[in-house]
Amino acid sequence: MKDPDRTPAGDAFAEFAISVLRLAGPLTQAGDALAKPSGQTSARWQVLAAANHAPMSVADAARALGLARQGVQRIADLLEAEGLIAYRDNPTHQRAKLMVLTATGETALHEIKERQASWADSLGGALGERRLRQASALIAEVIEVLKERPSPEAPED
Amino acid sequence: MKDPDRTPAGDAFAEFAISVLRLAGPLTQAGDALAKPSGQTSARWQVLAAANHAPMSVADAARALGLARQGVQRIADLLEAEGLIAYRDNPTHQRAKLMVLTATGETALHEIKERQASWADSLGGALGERRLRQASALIAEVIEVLKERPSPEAPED
DNA sequence: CTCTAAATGACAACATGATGTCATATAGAA
DNA sequence: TTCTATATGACATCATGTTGTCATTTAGAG
Repeated sequence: MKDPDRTPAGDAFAEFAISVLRLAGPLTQAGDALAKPSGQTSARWQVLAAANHAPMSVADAARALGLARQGVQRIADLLEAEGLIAYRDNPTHQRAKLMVLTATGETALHEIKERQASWADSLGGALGERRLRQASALIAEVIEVLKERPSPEAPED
Repeated sequence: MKDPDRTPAGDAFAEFAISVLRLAGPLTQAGDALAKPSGQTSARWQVLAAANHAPMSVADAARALGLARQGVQRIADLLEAEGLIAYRDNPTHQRAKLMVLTATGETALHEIKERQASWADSLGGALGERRLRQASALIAEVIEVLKERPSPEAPED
C-alpha cells in the first residue's frame, strides 16, 4: 500500500519542490547578510527595490513581489518610520499613498546593490549562466501553473 | 554610478534567486492545502515524513530538513501533544528521544502522501521530468555552494 | 579518570508572511 | 447620478523559522 500512484514525473516534481523550499532558507539568510551592513534585511531590501523601481503604492509593491498586501504594509511602515522611504500623496487615490525612497533609503539600497552584485557575479560564474536562466524559466512556469491551479483540494473559492 | 559591476552571470543568479524566493510562497501554500484535509500543514508534514523515514531525534530531523533545531522542536512538540508522534527512549542518548509516528500519525501521513502523489504527477507531467531534474540538480549545487560560502560579508564565524 | 568541547532540548525574542476583518475610497454598471 | 463590487490601508491573530541563551548530556582528548 505504499506509493499510491507514483510516477517518475511526479517524483521529479516532488524532488524539485522540496529543493526549492530547502534553498529558500539559505537564500534569505544570504540576502540578510548582504543587507545587514546597511541595517536592512532581505524583506526590506525587496520593498526598497520595488519603491525605487518606480513610486508605487503598498498594494502595487505587494503585487509586484508576489506577497500579501498586509505583510508589505508592515515592512513599508517600518521603513517609513526609519526614514528610508516617504509616503507621497497620490493624485489618483486618496488613501493609496506612493512610496518613494528618501536620500537615506537610496544610499542604503545602493550599498546593498553593490554588495549583491559582486556576490551574485561570483556565484553566477561558478554555476553557469545558461543553467541558471533555464532554471529561472522553469520556475516562472511553475509559478504560472500554480497560479492557474491555485491549490489542490481547494474548493471553489 | 548604476549597476556597479553587473555581469550576465551575476544577473542570471540574481534572477534565479528572486524566482526561487517567489516560488517558495505558493509552494508552501500548495503543501498546506494538501495537508489541510488531514489537519496538518507543510511544516508538520515534513516532520512527520522525516520521523516516518526512520525514528530520529529532533536534532537529526532538523539536519535532514535543513532547518534550525529549535523550529523543528516546536513542531515536534505540537505533533506529540496531538498524538501524531511519540517520543521513544533513545538507548544511546538520555535526552535526545526518538520521534516515532503513532497510528494516527501514520494515517495522516499516508493520506497526505496520496493527495501529494496525484498532484505532483499532474504538475510533473505538465512541466517535464527532465527539466525538473535538471533544475533540482542545480538547486542542490547552489545549496552546496552556499554552504561553503555561508554568507557574503560574513566575518570569520 | 578528568576535563573540555560539542550536542541536545528548553525557553525566549524576533522577523517574516498568511489570513481574516473592518472602514473607507475608487471604479464601473445601471 | 446612484448603487454595487472592488481596492486599499489599518489592525489583529497565527504559523513558520531564525537567533540567542541556558543547563544537561555525550564524546573525545589528555
